[in-house]
Amino acid sequence: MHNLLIRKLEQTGVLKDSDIEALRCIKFKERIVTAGSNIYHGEFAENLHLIVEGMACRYKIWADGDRRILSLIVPGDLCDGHAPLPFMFQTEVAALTTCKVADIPRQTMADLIDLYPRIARALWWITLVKLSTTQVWLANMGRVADKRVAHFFCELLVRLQAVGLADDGSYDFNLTQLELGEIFGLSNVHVNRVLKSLKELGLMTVANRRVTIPDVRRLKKFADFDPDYLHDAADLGANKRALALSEQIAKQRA
Amino acid sequence: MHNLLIRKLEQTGVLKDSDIEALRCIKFKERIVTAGSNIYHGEFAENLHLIVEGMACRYKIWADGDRRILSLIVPGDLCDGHAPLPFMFQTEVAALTTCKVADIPRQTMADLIDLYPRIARALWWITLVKLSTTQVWLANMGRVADKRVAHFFCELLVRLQAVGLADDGSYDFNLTQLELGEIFGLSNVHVNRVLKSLKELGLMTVANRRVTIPDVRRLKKFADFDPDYLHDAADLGANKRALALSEQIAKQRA
DNA sequence: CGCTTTGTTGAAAAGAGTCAAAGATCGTGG
DNA sequence: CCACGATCTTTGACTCTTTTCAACAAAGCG
Repeated sequence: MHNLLIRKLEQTGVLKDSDIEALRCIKFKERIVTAGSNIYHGEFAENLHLIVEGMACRYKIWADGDRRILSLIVPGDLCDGHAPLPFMFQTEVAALTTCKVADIPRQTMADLIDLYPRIARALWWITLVKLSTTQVWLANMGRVADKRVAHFFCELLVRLQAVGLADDGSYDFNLTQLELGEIFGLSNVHVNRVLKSLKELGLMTVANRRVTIPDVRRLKKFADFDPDYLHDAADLGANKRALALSEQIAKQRA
Repeated sequence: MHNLLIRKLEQTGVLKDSDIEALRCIKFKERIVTAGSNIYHGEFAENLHLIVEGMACRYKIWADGDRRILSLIVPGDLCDGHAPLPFMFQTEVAALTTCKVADIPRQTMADLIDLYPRIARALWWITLVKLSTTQVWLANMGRVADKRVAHFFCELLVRLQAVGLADDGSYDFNLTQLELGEIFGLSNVHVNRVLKSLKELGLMTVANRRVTIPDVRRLKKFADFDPDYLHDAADLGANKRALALSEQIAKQRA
């Protein structure tokens, strides 16, 4: 599982072999977090947290008790890639299903980014991907409910495919409609009706804890989904091309 | 104007004198961007962009033509602090009002962050603040319209106060109700009705291009607004420096 | 001053929430 | 392995929110 962290950072396209060698020396443990409980409490935790199995989320609870889910964290994702900095979010991270979590010593990573600037840059990059994704979630919130829901399931398909947890058009999915409502800002009843409507349109079904998308291209078109904002494994080539381009520009300047 | 960039980075609290000295050597120009036009096009722009005057936004347009505003950029803010990295957002930045923009040479900054890791860290920090803010905007989207609107105007009050562009409970505000609708995901008509309702409740008024909040504490309570997520100059007495900065801006305007 | 943009209001229609009840599914203990 | 209770899903009826369309008023601008 060691490789999950390296894989995550390597995907950014900014690391070189020496960085990866350094990362390979990190020792960390895994533990199980039961569904519904927080993965860490407070800030300046002892560790960074990487999801190995299961699904987690970042969320915020308003004073009136409303919970809003702000991002989904799937296997291979860091919950808190920013942790080497003393930055405090006012949002929390909880397991939505039972999770296997890798605890990566924070101080070790803090030391590493001092010695290996490219590792810091990779973590910064991961922060940028989260920002990019959060922006699209925000943009998605202003849309009609059926497109909003469809867009979410498109994103999840691509992200799970990137870590081998989805096939061409389906994946396991264990969240309740209440939790989906916290993601979309809809009531669970309305989530149910939207899902029914998407099913009737032949776009997708959620049944038996599994999402099935008969015609992915059609759903993506319906949702106006373009995966570029994920900067995902599939995009690794694009990241590298971008990096090459920027280096080229740098040379021309020099 | 030079100081605006330094102040922005200094607020993160991660810089030391040598970093600031290095930043002081950057030369850059200012230009005017008319309301409605993009501040930069495409990626790998020649420059980073810092708003000196006016108000800008990051936005996304869906295929059906719907525009969603994802963040507001006010004087002292960087449009693209990530620019030293070859990271591409799928969102754009436009001036909402006429803006004075400082163009900071990208390559210069890219070179600087290689030599001064703390400057890179400051920019990463700024990215984290944007992520934190975007998360709260996302959380805010799931709420009833009146609280959503109230929360936005609380945030703007605090951010403008930090750069001396708001007094205790009021500030200039030039956006149309249509643009507010693009921020909140509401129709302009409903924005109008929500503002009317907030006025009738005695919570706030928007009139004559100015927002007035008679009892800030009451509005903040109504909106469940807690400014921590803005990481606004909390430490290091940065508020005072920002105030000094704003006085400087005011003088240069006069 | 007239023209364009922005703000305001009303009425009808669509979207989404709430409440309540019945089915389905899951997990657990017997 | 089954029965039971708890949780989750589905559906209907009703209410409230928000959109759309349309018209008119007000404000900004040349």
